[in-house]
Amino acid sequence: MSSRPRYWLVKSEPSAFSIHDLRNAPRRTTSWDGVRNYQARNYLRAMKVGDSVLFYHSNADPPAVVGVAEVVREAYPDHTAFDRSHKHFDPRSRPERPLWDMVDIKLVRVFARSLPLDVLRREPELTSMELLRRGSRLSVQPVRSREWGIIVKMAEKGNKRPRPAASRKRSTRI
DNA sequence: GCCAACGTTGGC
DNA sequence: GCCAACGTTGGC
Repeated sequence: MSSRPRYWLVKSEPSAFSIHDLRNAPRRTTSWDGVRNYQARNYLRAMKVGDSVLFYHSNADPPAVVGVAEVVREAYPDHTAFDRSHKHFDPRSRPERPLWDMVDIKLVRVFARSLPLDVLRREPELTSMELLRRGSRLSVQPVRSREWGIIVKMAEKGNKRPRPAASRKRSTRI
């Protein structure tokens, strides 16, 4: 990557927080808290307002890229790390010296048809994508602009509605 | 539920 | 610094 990444992918287990939860959230916006991995945190810190984010459902059936969000607030301290009662509490992170950060993301769109992992794996142009790398577990990762373009194109293709019967009469079905 | 892959922890 | 033990992630 020659310039800084402008495209990202974040994972969420839909049972914890799905893209539909994001759609139903106030202002369709949420803080992306709970990241407790240094590499993922560093990627969060590299995000800029306006960057685009693929929303991925992990531990789902099927696991899939399900939509697009955008960064609306850049990294700031993840206060859930300060909260002893919180699941993601981390005593090493202090308000005066925060260890973990979060960003705010806002829903852009939910794909009418999501892109399952196995479909992405079948796309030769995506083989070097971080998400598809064997053993990849990063919950926040950069996406190359080329990969972004391919995925968005695939999503649009999937979203294409069948044409009205009249205009479809002559077309050959594949 | 299984388990491979990976990150973290801590003894030495 | 090494590395075994352990915990977590996440596809299957």
